[in-house]
Amino acid sequence: MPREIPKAYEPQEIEERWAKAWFDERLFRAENSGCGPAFSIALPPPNITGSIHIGHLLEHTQIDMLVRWHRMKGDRTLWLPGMDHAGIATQFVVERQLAKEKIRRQDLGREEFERRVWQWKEESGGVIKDQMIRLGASCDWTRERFTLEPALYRAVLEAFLRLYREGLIYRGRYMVNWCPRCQTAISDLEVVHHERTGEIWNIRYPLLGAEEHLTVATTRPETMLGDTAVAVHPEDERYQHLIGNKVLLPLVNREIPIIADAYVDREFGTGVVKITPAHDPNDFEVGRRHNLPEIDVMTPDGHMNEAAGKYAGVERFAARARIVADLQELGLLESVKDHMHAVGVCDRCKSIVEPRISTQWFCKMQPLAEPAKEAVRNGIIEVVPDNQRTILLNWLDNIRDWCISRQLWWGHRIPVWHCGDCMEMVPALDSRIEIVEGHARAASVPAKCPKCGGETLAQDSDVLDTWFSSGLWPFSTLGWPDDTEDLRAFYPTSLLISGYDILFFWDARMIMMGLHLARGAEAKDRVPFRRLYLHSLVRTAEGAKMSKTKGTGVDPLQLTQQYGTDALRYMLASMAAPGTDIILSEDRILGARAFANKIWNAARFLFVNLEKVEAQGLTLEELAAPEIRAKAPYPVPGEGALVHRWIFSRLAAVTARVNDALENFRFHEACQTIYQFFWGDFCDWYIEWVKPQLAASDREVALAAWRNIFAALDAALRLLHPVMPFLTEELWHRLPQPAGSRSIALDKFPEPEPGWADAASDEEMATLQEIVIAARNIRAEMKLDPKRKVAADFSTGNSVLRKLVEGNLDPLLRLAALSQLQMLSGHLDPEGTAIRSTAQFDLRIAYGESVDKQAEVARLKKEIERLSKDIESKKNRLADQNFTSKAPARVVDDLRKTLAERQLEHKKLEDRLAQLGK
RNA sequence: GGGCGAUUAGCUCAGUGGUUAGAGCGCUCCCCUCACACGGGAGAGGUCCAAGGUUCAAGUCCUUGAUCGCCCACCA
Repeated sequence: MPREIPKAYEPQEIEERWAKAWFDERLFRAENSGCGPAFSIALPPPNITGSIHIGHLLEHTQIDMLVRWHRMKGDRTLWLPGMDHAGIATQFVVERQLAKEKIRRQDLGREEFERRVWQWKEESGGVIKDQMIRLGASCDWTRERFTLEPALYRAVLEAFLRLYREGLIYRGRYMVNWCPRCQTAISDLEVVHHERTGEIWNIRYPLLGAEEHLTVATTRPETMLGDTAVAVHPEDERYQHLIGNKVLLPLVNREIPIIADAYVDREFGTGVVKITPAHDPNDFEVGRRHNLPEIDVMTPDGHMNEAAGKYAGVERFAARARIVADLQELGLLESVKDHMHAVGVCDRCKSIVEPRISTQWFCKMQPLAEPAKEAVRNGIIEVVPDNQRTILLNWLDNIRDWCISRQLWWGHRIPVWHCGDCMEMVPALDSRIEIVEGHARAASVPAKCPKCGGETLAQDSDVLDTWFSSGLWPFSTLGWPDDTEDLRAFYPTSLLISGYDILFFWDARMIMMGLHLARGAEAKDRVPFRRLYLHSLVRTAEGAKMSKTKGTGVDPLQLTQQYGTDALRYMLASMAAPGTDIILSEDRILGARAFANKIWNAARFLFVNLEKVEAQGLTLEELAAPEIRAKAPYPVPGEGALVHRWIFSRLAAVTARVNDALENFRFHEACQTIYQFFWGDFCDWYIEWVKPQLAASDREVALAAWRNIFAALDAALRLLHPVMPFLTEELWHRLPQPAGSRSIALDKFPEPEPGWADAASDEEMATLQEIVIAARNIRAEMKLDPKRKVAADFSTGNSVLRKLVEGNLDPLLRLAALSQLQMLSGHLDPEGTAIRSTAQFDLRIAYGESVDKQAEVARLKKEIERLSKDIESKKNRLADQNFTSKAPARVVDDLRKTLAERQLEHKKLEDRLAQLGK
């Protein structure tokens, strides 16, 4: 047992050592068989491109707290980790790398490029895993998964093929969000809208066969080259007569019809809208309704194409400027105005998204959303905080089909083949996979076209949206579609903890996919998780999300180096009140570090002093062996028993409260409760109170006191372990533990023992604490020399209280730095003294003549005024018939009792003021 | 345009209708007392954003408004 204990807690070496040991020993491996309840949770898989940021740490701290708590409560606990292949993000990283060598992915070809990405993944992907290990995440790394590994590709195939056969996945030519930078379609969710001040141009479209013109407004003049109509409202009297006529599209000189459609808002602008079916989602709908041609005027990379005539090859925004200039020259530009509107940008690369018609794969959402809504509405999935439930239901209500295809090379390739002869689509025959070069691909490839018998089948070149495979995560990681032990043991998972920023991206889709695809007769067996907790986001002082690219990110590993992981974890957890975002504060981290140090030093105190009693023949084993600790509290002979009953009573209350807090995701409350117990109750009062007992020459006293304090420390460490795993692990190992026990993480979480709660001890200690504080207050206010002990007088009419004080005289004198406490009864003369009173007692300390009375008089006056006001309001309330008749009797009684006490205190103060004034 | 959240001590935040609204940090005063100065002790500091309402009772529930923030949204 190492007894050389550093004075300050030094987390670095300790944390690294335990992190490595936990991982190497596979300490958190979950058992999928056995008895007892299971608790399972899937890690929201971080991107392989990512490195850990403070948001991850917040998320992982909260998950880890609950996971460790459940494990310690004896549940068969699984925290399943893994990584997401992150299609676009990863492809980018590798493309950027290739760009340094002046290579484009097209130069390499698809297969070689994929090979390069895998290579990158092996070399630099997943640093987050090492970081998570270092930060103490108690995952079962033996079950680690990756969304692009063979087993999960098989799950993707199975899911896709089932949805395809059911008609829930379809392919078609529709308007999608196109990112010209990423050169792929993206889903609605991946478009972020930014309010910007742009311009709105009013452009004249000459009427065919007349000298008049119609004026249309647009924020995107470059798209006019693709106009195939202008539209007015069918009931707009101004334009009724023109419906069916034509205008001449400027610059292009194409004749396009004037159509009527109710989509047009008569109030906006001139009430005439240009219709560009290939470049605007609304216009697309209008175009389909009216069978208008769809003229795409742009290339996939955001330049104008041949259809744009003389503008072909010009970048889209350069083309805008030129078109505006040309219109001006032609006298067709009526006006330009500033205009606030929302611009959609690509979530990934921030390029302005181009609405574009293209052939893509879609997932029909409505049929999937209905059961999801049911499950959420009926509480089969409990959503916390509750307001997120409403947000989720709202989104499901307005759900639109999901574009699931991406024009990328890194991802799950769509398992459908196209017949080169008749263009028939032929899906893979089943979800079997084969491994080629270590990676999976569909094994059951159709050999020929079932329709025309053609044999030139080519696989669809698109891959699936990353979120498609993430949506299967809770069950694909457990072995689905096979009926595995893990699935039976751990599905549905108990809980999902995710940030609310991916509620739609991920959580909602998992719910829909789980309900539709997982095995089970009832919805409650198919949901991916039973509870969903949406955690806060860490924000900068300005409220923005932490972002590395904006330089507002904070590196958790650096903070860890600086303050220790436990401190960081504690800080985050203590700020994680549900429903409110977190703004990092240096102060809070420092406070957390101080707390870690405090815990360290409390333990250090015990071990340092232990050496002294060991000299007297007591051993650590007989003071702190597990079977000894189990029988605490031990009765201390003589008068020192109270504080021991009290600390265990506190422990019982604190344990119950921590359990309740963790059950309800109230991490901050759990932290605060433990903090106050450890620092306030255990260190400030308990340790200070029992110091003499620990050093007592009476062997029985010392033995009982030591046994109790070790038992209390051990319980406190176990309480603390979920939030501060490293520190508690280190200290736990310095106490004797059962042979073969490996970690505090596998020890039991404290349970409130029925014998521990002791209301009488709580009250008695509270009173004694009041007396000590009263004495200290006098000493400080009267500026008595802190080193000099002074005599004091104590007066009470309460014989029970008197006995209590007499029975605990030693600690009272010591903690209040008194030389003696004389017991009196009745009124105390305040002359030359300071007195503190409660309704129960008066405490008097004489002070030297040097101190003036002014301060004391002022203090009394202030106190009297405060009490007067309070008494007044209480009297009024008690005089109110309404109150006394309607309020619960308990409330009224309590108020009466308090009022009586206040009046007594008030009277004492008044008397004293009167005498001082003499 | 819809929705959500916030507004409480100098700062960062708790507060689950019921005594005198709490914590950490900061501040003031005192103390390097043999676990800890990342410490100990004692204090000061708040018309709980505003106005109405419900209730015996409101920081807490309701309505309206203000300010800040976030999310969603296909009005040119």
